[in-house]
Amino acid sequence: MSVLGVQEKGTRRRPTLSALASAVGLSKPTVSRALNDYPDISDATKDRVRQAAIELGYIASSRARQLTSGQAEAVGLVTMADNTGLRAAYQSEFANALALGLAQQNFDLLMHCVPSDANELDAYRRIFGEGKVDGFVLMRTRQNDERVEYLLKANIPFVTQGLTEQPEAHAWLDIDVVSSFGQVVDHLAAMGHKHIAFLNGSSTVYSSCLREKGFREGIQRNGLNPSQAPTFAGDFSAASGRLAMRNLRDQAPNVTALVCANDAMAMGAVSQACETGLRVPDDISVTGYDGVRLAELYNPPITTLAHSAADCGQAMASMIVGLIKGDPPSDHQVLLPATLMQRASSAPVAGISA
Amino acid sequence: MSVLGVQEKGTRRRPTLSALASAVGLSKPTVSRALNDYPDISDATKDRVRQAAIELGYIASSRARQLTSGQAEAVGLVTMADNTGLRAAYQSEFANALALGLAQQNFDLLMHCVPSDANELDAYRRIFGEGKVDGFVLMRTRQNDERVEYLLKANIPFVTQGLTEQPEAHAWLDIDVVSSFGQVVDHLAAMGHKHIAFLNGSSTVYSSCLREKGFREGIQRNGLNPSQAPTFAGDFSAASGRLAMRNLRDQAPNVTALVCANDAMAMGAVSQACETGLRVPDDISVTGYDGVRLAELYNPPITTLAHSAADCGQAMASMIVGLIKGDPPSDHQVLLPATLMQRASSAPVAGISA
DNA sequence: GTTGACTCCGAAACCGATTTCGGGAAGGTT
DNA sequence: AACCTTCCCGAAATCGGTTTCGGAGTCAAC
Repeated sequence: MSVLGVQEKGTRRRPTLSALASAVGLSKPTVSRALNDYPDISDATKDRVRQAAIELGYIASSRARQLTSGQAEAVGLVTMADNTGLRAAYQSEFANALALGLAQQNFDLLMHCVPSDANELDAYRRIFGEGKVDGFVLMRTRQNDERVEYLLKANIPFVTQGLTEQPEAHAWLDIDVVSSFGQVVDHLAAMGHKHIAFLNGSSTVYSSCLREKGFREGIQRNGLNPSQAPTFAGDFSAASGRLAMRNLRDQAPNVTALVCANDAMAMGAVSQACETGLRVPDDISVTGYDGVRLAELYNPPITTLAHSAADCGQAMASMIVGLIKGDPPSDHQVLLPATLMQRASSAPVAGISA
Repeated sequence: MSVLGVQEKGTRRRPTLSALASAVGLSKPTVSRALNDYPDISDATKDRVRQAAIELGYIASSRARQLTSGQAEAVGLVTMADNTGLRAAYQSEFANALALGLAQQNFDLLMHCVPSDANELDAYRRIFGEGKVDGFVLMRTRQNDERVEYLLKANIPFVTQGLTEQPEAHAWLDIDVVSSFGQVVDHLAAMGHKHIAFLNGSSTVYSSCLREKGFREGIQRNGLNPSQAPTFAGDFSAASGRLAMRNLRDQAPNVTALVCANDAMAMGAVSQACETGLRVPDDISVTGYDGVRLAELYNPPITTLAHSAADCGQAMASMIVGLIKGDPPSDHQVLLPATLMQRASSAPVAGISA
């Protein structure tokens, strides 16, 4: 019941292929092939069809195409509902870059959010089963990641952001955590720090052991005393950073620098220090990891290791598309370096001039 | 060429409806109706079909269903590639909540990212034209928003986050900015501040004038002298917060409190103040707006007005789905309150005890 | 025994594209 | 004139579901 050109919602049917075909006086298959630039269609016809398509505002239905092609031309990203704070910032930059990279290859990004720990695997199963995506991108891989196991078993293409325990079996992209944390120790040692503590993240996250490894290597390489380099356990939250800073003062008062496994903990540690009258970096240097933009805004700005979420997302976009098109996973295993962003939260130990 | 059960990628065809039909010895339509719980199928048959579906692991292809139904069961979110920092944090919390709310109604969230200012409208046109989504969610509405104009003209369902100049014409959800900024002034005035400055965001963002309105109303309501309440212009970035703080010292040195239009500028202002030896809140109070989690982590934690991105996303999910199902836009126009989060960045003026 | 109502299910068309296959027309060969 | 190519294009099948329509039963009623 449109009245005078007023269309009701959804009524606005875009022209279909048949409509376009009859408009130019050709058959459906011919028009389809003309638009897809098949060689067995004359150039004159192609031009005519393309022209008409533009005039009529014809846009092919992706649903119909996908039905015959069997490809969804989409990639899934399943997130957890409890993603907030810094983690969210990283995820967003990453998702944006991923979406951008996918768009450049005519793929879509399907975001799906599951409530806290509600059956995650079901989501993967259903989304792929319904044919909505051709593959997945996994953020924050865990130890013994059941998602990885499932996707491998089901033979569904996927790329993880972060290594797992079976790195040869699937595609992944990771930051070189080991060398990164070594770098931080180098940086601090060069500024005269002898007593450096390490605040690690959750041990359930696979990369935690790699961070510690890098830290230990740095301590060794710089000839520092490992027994003077205590490790504290955190959980990646700012709160655990605060807690660690308190414990640090009690248990290892001579420490002059704290290496944190991520930026959130570094922020927590810094604010705790300031509240208790400790000056950063004058009394203690603190470093982070992740390179979240906010580390730069912090007060004081935090020395950190940056890896660009944007580069990461872009790279993973082409990786997953490659996999979907049939590349073997071994073609898509990438280790990226992180770069040290030296800022005001780290400085030479008191009494030493840089 | 599968060898010994090893399936190549994509070869793993899930059972189709016909397969399920022949497995139970019924026809395709019957099975379809049984699964969709039509009344003209006997209960015995329904049970039999459902059982078989589970055993075979049958999952209906959404593409095929959507082809006949004409609905995409998806909502689009188009973002800009330059979304970083705090903006990204908010976007991510929001997108997550949106995806969660949509999932609960069996809708998907399609994320699309366009490179900086590349033709945004084209993206909307194409995505909807291809039938990939049934509607859109718009973040950060602008003044004279061309997206709004286009979507209205094309009669495509959409919800904006933030008011526009034609609020009666479409669905929107916004935070009550006017009363929010009034609240902040109340808060500061109650602590004895007489000279309060305002740092506004970009004037291209529609809500900027509303923020100023709220601020002015607060100044009036509390009997303060408007000429002692200067407004500075920023652009929502932390850098512009720093700049404003510098100008403030020069141009209005007797100001004891700065109300910022968002958290990022508040952070910039605070860090600038600290670097120049000014103490927050002892020498000057600073407040933000948005309630980004990071404001809480900041050093010092920043007093701000919080509106939950999660609630916002959830609400908008049901709004857009309602629109798609045919509700009139006037049914979905929601103004949410923000709540003042009082933190360490604001305190009574020096010499006054709260 | 025929009619009618009611229950349950199947044949066929359909959504909007792509792909397979084959055929008509034009032009060149003997 | 008959035959073979080559160049374009169309008929029909297909993807995997949903929907329309009608038909085969069963059973009660007249």
